[in-house]
Amino acid sequence: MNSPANTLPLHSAPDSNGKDRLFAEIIIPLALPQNYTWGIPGHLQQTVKIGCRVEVQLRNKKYSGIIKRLHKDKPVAFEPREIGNVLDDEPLVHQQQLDLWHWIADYYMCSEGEVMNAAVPSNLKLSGESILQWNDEFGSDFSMLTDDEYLVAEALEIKKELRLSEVQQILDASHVYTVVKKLIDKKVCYIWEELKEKFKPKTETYIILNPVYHNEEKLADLLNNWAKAPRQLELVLAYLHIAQTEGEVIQSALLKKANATAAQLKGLIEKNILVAQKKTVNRLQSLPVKIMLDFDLSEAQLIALKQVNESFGSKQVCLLNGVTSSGKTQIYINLIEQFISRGQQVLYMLPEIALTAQIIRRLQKHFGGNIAVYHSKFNPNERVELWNKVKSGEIKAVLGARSALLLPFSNIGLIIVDEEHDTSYKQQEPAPRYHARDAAVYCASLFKAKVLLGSATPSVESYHNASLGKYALVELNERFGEGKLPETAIVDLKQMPGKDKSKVMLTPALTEGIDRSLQQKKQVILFQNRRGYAPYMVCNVCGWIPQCKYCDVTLTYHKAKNKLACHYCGTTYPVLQTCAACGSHNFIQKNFGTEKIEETIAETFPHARVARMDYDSIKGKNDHDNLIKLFEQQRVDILVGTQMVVKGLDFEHVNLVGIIDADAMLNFTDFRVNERAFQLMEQVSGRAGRKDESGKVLIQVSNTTHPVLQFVKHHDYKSLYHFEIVNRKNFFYPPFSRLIHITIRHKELHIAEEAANLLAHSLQQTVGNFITGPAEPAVGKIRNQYLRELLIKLPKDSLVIQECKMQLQQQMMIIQTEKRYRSVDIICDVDPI
DNA sequence: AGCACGCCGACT
DNA sequence: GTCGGCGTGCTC
Repeated sequence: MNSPANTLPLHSAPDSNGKDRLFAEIIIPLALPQNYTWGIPGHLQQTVKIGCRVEVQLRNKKYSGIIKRLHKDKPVAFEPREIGNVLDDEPLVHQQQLDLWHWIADYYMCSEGEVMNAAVPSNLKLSGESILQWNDEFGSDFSMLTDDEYLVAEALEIKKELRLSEVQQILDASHVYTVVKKLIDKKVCYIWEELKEKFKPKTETYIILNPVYHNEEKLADLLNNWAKAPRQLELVLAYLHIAQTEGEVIQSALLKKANATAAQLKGLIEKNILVAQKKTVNRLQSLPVKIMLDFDLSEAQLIALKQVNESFGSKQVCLLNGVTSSGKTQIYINLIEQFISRGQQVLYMLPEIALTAQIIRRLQKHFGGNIAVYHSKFNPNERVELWNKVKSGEIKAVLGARSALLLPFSNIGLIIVDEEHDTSYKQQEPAPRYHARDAAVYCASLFKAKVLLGSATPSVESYHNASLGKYALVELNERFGEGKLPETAIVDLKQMPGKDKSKVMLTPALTEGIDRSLQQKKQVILFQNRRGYAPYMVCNVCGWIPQCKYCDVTLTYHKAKNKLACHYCGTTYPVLQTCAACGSHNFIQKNFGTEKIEETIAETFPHARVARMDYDSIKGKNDHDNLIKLFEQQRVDILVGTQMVVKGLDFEHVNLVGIIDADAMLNFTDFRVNERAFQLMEQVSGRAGRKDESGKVLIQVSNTTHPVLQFVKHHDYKSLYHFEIVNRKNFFYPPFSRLIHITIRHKELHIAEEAANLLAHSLQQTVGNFITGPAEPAVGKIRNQYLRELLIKLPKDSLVIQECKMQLQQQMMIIQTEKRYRSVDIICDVDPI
C-alpha cells in the first residue's frame, strides 16, 4: 500500500529506464510456454541470487518463482513487471538442479515450471490467497447491489476482511468471480493478495529446572520443605528422574510419566521452580550418524565390486547384471560407504513398490542417520526438512523412489538405479513425463558423478548401451550363499492323461506341491498372467468368439462383476446369451484367469486361506500394501495373482511358486512381450527359496518345444537373453535418443492410420524419423496434451510447421467428433541429428 | 494453474 | 431467446 513508488516521481531518475536495470528470468511452477521476465527494483539488486525464490505477480495472482538467470537485456516487446520480494537469503536449489530441470523440460517436452512443480515440496511453493478488504468510504448504501453482492457486502462490513474461500462459502462457489469483480467495480472493497509461507518448523516444549536449584542444598531445601501440593512434588521428582536418565525433558513425556495434568505443571512454572522452553525439533527420525558394515562379500561379489570400481575410471555408467539373489544390495552398500567416506552424496533409487520396510531397515542398520528415505508417503513438512538437509549436505545418502532424483543434492558422487528395467521409473501421468533412470544419467553428468544400473533382467536399452560400450557391463552370475537356487521343474501337460489339456489347471505335481507346502506351514504363490475368470468365450455351435467392437480383442469374462470386458480399452459388455453369428445359446468358457484359479484353489484346498492380487482385486493403493502385509504375516497361505505378485517383497515363508500357464506368456510374435515374459519368469523364480532352504518353481506348459521354454528347461537363462538381444539390435528402440509417443485414435482403424501417416509425414519433414504402429491404450486427453506440447515445442515461424500445424488441427477435429477410437501410435525421434 | 472469451446444445 | 458446458488462448 505504501509502496516506495509513492515517494518517487514516476519518471524521475533519467536512467530508471536505462541500461543498468536488472532483469530476471523466472521459473513459475506452471505450464507456461516459456519462462517470463521480471524486473528487479533497485533496492533488491544486492539481495537477488540465482536459485532464490522471489514473489512475483502474474495476471492477478501472486506466485513464488525461482530465479533462473539474471541479465540486463530489457525485453523489447513488453514492459516487464517488477518482482515483489526476495524470499530466500540462500538459493533454494543449486545451479545443477536448474540445469537438470532445463534438460528434463527440453527432453520430455514440458515447461521448466512443471519440473519445478514436481521437484519442490509443496510447502516451498507459496501461492497467493486473495483477500477482500472492506472500503470504509463506501458507507452503507447497499441499494444498488444485487442479492449475491449484498450478501458478500454485508459480511464484509462486519468482518472487514474476507478470504476468497469464505466468499465461496457465502455464495454457491460457482459465480464468485463475477460477484467479486462487481463489488470491486462498485468500490465496496479492495482486493489484496497475500503470500504465505506454509512450512512451519515443529516445536516441542521442553521443561528445565530453574538454575537456582542446581545447587544441591537449595534443591534439598526445596524437596524437604514441601508442605502442600503433593502432586506437584511428584511432578518435580518425575522431572528429576527423567532429567537424570535422559538428559532432556519434554513436557509431554513428563506429564505422561508423572500422570499429571498441564494445570499442575503450570502451577510449578508459576512458582518459578520449573521453566518451559519452546525449541524447534526435527521431524525426521534421527539415528546415530555412523557407518557399520558387518558382513563380508563373497569372492564373486568382491570381483564384481572391483570391476565396477575399475569401470568408473573410464566410464560414467556401469550396468550391473546380477542374477536374482546374487547379493547386489551388499555391493551397493559397499559402494555407498565408499562414496560417503569420500565426502560425497549418494542416491539409491528403487521403484516405489520395492521401497519396503525391509530394505529401509537394512540400510539404516548400516548407515544410521547418514541415510534418509524419500517416498510419496512423506508429508509436506517432512519433505521440506529433508530438502534442506540434502541441500546443505548434512544428509549423505538418500534412499528413494523416482522423485528423489529431483532433490537438491550439492555434491552427489554416485547414483544407484536398482531394478533398472522397471517401467515405473518412467513417469506417465502428469508432466514432467521423465524417465528417472535416463534423467539420472544426465544428472550424474552434471556432477561428474557415476551411475550404477542394477538388474537381474536389464532393459533392452541399457543392455544395448552396454554392448555398444557406452556403459560398462559387470556380471554377477553366482547366487550368494549356498543352497538357495530354487529347483525349477517343467510340467509338460502333453504327458498328462485325458483328452482336453486346456482344461487342466492344476497338475498332480502342483497339487502335491501345494499340499506339501501347506503341511509344512509354508506359503505358495501362483502366477497366471491373465486376469478375470475366462479369457474368452466361444460359441459351442459355430465357434464365434465375442470381441470388443473397438479393439478386435477377445472379451474376458469376469465372474464377480458378471460382465464381459475388453482388457485393451476397458469397455464392459453384458454377458452374451445369444451368439451373434448363429443365434444359438451355447457358449463355453475357454482358458482360465486368476479369478477362476482362486475359486478352484479355494475348492481344492478348503482349509487354506487364499487371496488374489490383480488389477481387479486391488482398488486403492492401500489394498496392495494391506494384502502384502497379510501375506507377510502368514495370514494368507496361497496368493494367486498376475504380474503384481512379482513386484514387491521377498516373502520369507514362500517355498513354492507355480507358473500355471507359462505358454500364455510366450505365444506372442512381438518380441517385447516375450522378453517381458522371460523377465517375469526370472522374477517369479526368484521368489522361491531366497532364504536358507531352496524353494521350488513349477512351470506348467503344454508346448515344451517353444524356444523360450527350451532354455528355461536347461536353466540357461542368460544365453537366451543374449540371443534375443542380438536379434533386436536393429529394431527401432535403442538408436533413437528422444522418443515421443502420439496416439491417434479413431473409430475406424483406417482413418486413424491415415491420420497417423499424415501426421508422421509432417513430422518427418520437421523432426526426423518416425514409426507408426498399433498403440497402447491411452486416454484421449493425454493424446491431446501430447499434440499440444508438440505444437508448442516446434519452432513457430517455420513454414513447414504452419503446414504441419494445420494438418494436426484438422486431424484433431476429426478425432474429436468420435467418441470411441481405434488407435495408432506414432513414435518419433525428435532429435534431428 | 486460473481466468476470459467464444462457440453450440438444453431449457426457465 | 439465454444459461452454461467445454475448447482455446494468454499470462512477463
